[in-house]
Amino acid sequence: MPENTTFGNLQSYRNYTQPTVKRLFGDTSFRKKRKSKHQENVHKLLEALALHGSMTTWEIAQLHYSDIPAIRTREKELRRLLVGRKDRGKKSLGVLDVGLVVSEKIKIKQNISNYYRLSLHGILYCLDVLGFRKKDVDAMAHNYEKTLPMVFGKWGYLKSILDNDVYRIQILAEGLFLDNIHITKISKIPIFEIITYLNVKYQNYYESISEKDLADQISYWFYTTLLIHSTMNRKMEKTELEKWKKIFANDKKLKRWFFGFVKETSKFYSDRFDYLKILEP
DNA sequence: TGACCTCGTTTGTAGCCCTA
DNA sequence: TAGGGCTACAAACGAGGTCA
Repeated sequence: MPENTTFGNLQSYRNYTQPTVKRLFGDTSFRKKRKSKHQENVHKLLEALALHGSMTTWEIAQLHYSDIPAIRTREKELRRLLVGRKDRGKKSLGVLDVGLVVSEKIKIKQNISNYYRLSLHGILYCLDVLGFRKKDVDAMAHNYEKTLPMVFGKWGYLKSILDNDVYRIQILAEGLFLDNIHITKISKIPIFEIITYLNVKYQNYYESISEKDLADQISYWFYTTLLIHSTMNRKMEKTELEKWKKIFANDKKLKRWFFGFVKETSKFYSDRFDYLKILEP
């Protein structure tokens, strides 16, 4: 488990983390438009963690340098990007401080090393901003399948059914449909209701949420928003829905997990309306 | 052969100075 | 003023040398 790192639910990411990190580290990849050298360095660090998974600062430095003095210099730069810096009484935030990266102490032989990896907020930021190609998203999904088990843990399976539509997660990572679900077309599929309940279910975890709960929230959001596509294109509706149904038909565990949430959502609304019925004079 | 010492490596913390 | 370059320092550990 990550230590000394707290991050909030999806609303917290949308309302606080996302605008904060975009202000600090940029809202487009440094390859498209570089805001500063600092932005480039942060993006390269996040990219390394996305494409290679959990690593020590020494290992990250070794990705680009082979001689010890260069590795040593690079490693110190990386640590400063991670933990921020205090200078003349002022503290500059590092990517650990804003919750994009988490650290874990792992004992290798006799040595206890700090291993760094992306947090779920970090994964969303990378998908949103770094302009990953499909193969980069695939690599990140492979490295973070334990962090986001219901989506990245089933990446190959999802690709076999959805094909390129799995990469819609990059558009979702912008925060789409999270707080502007009203823009979706009202259809017979209760997408609006499900996403509204998703916000209600995790509303008490704005300040702090466990990684597992956040992974669930993101995953419910992902599978629900897959339905939006089918409501937007009448011609494609049937095909899109068939694909969506197939995902759950072939994976019993996934079906139990997602439709358990759907039942919970349904109960939430029916309980509330039952209460209203009691009040009827 | 075992105890002890030295040195290098890896990881980590902190601060000063310079520059864009 | 934020960020980059550089340095000093420390802890833990392994490898190798020295000595009784």
